[in-house]
Amino acid sequence: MTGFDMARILITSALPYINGIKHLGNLVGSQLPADAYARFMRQTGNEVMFICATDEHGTPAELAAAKTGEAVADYCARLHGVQAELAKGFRLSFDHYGRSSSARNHRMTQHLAGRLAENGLISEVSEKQVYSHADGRFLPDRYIEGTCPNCGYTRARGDQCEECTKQLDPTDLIEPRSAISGSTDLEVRETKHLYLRQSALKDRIDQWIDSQQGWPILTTSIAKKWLHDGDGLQDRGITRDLDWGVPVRKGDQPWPGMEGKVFYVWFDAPIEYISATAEWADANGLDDAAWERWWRTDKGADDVRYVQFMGKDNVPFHTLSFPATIMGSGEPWKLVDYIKSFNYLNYDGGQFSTSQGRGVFMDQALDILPSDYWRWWLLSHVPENSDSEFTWENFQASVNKDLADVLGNFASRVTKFCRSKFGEVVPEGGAYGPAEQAVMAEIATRLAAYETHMAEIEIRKATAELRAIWVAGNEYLQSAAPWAVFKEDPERAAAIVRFALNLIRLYAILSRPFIPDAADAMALAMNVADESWPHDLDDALTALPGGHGFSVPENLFDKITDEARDEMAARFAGKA
RNA sequence: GGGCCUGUAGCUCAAUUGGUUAGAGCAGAGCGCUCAUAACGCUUUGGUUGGGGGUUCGAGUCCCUCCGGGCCUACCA
Repeated sequence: MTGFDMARILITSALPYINGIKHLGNLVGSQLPADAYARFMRQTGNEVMFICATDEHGTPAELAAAKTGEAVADYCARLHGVQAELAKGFRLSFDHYGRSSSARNHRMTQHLAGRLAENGLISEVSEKQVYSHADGRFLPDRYIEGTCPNCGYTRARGDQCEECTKQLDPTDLIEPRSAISGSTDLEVRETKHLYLRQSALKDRIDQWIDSQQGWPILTTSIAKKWLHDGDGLQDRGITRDLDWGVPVRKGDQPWPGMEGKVFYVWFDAPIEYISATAEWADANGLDDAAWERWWRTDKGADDVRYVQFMGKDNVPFHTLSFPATIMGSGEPWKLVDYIKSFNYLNYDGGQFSTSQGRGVFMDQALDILPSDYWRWWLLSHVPENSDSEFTWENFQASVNKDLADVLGNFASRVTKFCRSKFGEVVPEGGAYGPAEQAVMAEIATRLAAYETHMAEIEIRKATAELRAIWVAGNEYLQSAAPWAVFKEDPERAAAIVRFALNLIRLYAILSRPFIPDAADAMALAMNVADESWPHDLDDALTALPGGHGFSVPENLFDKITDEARDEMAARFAGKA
């Protein structure tokens, strides 16, 4: 994959959950690298469909809505709006940002469940669940609290005691109570649920995973673990006794015995990838064929390359459950071709914490600094191989050095020198010589590496290569020294400056996947509309001809001072 | 308890899958330049690759063991 094959690429990012604003760890774990990849693929001439959506169902959404006093549907609509705005703020270039609560997803989820049932892949299981009379609802295990029978901890949860880490069953708890209302008026009730018979598809999924080439070890090792651990891949419940969700139906027919139940959030969320693409078609006044050519291999999707991005916590659903749903439907849906998974980003020696207000959240980040600053640091430190860590010192150093000094100052020194000697017009005269050829040779090598890394989704390596391409400009300028040459040979100085101005234009194009706003600023300053990918550097670096007008841009990036850094570190340290 | 990932320069990371003398960036030191956001360039200090043992002509890379960090998970390999 060089990126020049004019492929069709379907890209999905794991769906952010609806209950609140996501922190930088969530952002860098899927949406941001997916965006850089999508932007690169578009720029290099591929047809891209980049899909994301909010994941809106489940108990946490209901509880969050109850807390604000809103109806859950209203709450989700509002938070979807908030998250969509933040996505825009970070310049996430989704073709569509959908909602798992959409009518499209209701129908698609019910349809696929119906198909699975027809193929004998759904079983009905009776199980006992705790019902709270005061809350008027069944309680998920983790929303039941009580005293741990092992260690006596009085705030143990029904799924696990956080004190002694012992796994628990809700019925093990002594004096159980609802974590929502505190009520002890609980009752164990028999309730019937649907299970997806993943075990029946185990061998097929296993072979499918085995047949994949070059997936991150994080992806395959998690998948293999779940496939082969203990008794192998287990069946999983796909329904819940809740009000908020996709009502259980068998296609467009009622499902006897399942009245009043909804599908479980992990079942309908990945299906939203498909539904959101349909939502995209609807929103653009297109027919079903427009989205089906991305998803149905019998309707044009056979040449699509489908790439998913997600944090490691999402890997089991994407390697096992969702493929089981797709395969089990017996319909020709597009299966994922490559699963890029990420480790976690920690915050200054610990984890990001919503409850403790520890770490930086997306809205706060944009209040402090422009999105490019965050994008650059996060993408150049994306946790590809192991968990990585955000520190303010590191953030400050990267932003100041890479963005302000290496790139920003390059644009500044070139444009200001030209303005003072030749005016705000690309100077004419002189010719490129060996010095320019040498830089072009170096950039050509690095550009090829950059393209390879992007095609292979090695984001960190790509950022390092891009930075080296910026550095090459400063090296060139230093050795060509137009400020000295100008005194003896203005013609030669003109050629040097013309070449350097063309480098700024080149940087605008190459930097766009990572820092789109700065790319805009550079392109605007260089007064160019054509941003076609530089397949030929000789052409790309003569694109700005002598006589072409430009303007000196404002400083592309301001530096982060030590004082500002310390202030931010204190502000986001969280409650003691 | 089990499984997986991870430990490389003060810091953040590489190392073409077992092949010369382990490389970059930042930080540090020295020099140069003066167009530029006190920016840029060049040179340079710095590593017993967590410890120990083993396989091999050859180990950062494979095996065993111990120590540390992380993730997943439950009595099952």
